[in-house]
Amino acid sequence: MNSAAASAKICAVIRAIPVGETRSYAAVAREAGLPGRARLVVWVLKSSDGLPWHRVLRADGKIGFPADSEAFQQQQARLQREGVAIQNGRVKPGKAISLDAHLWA
DNA sequence: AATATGACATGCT
DNA sequence: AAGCATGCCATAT
Repeated sequence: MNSAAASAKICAVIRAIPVGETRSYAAVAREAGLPGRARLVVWVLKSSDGLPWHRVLRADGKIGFPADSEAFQQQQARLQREGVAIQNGRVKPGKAISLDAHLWA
């Protein structure tokens, strides 16, 4: 799988994340059919724009940016605005990546 | 071509 | 729970 197609897939998956939901980088990669390419997801988020990048968090529910970063606060604000409860830079435990958990249940 | 870097993940200590 | 080590993949130097 070349990176171009992978990027397109990942892009699509990210765009498909419903409002109020969050996904881990690995979950996105997996949904795109690219298991283990979490870092590629990161690359896509950085390079491509117009995506709901704020809905993508780390596997532990924490935001990927440093806590003092502006992007961090942006993301946090956006998520809260969309109905996602963030505490201390991370979504509430057990609610993180909800759809993913539901998917594997 | 080789090494370093990054919005990561997982396992072990 | 927190930190360290290893695996991963694409880019930049």
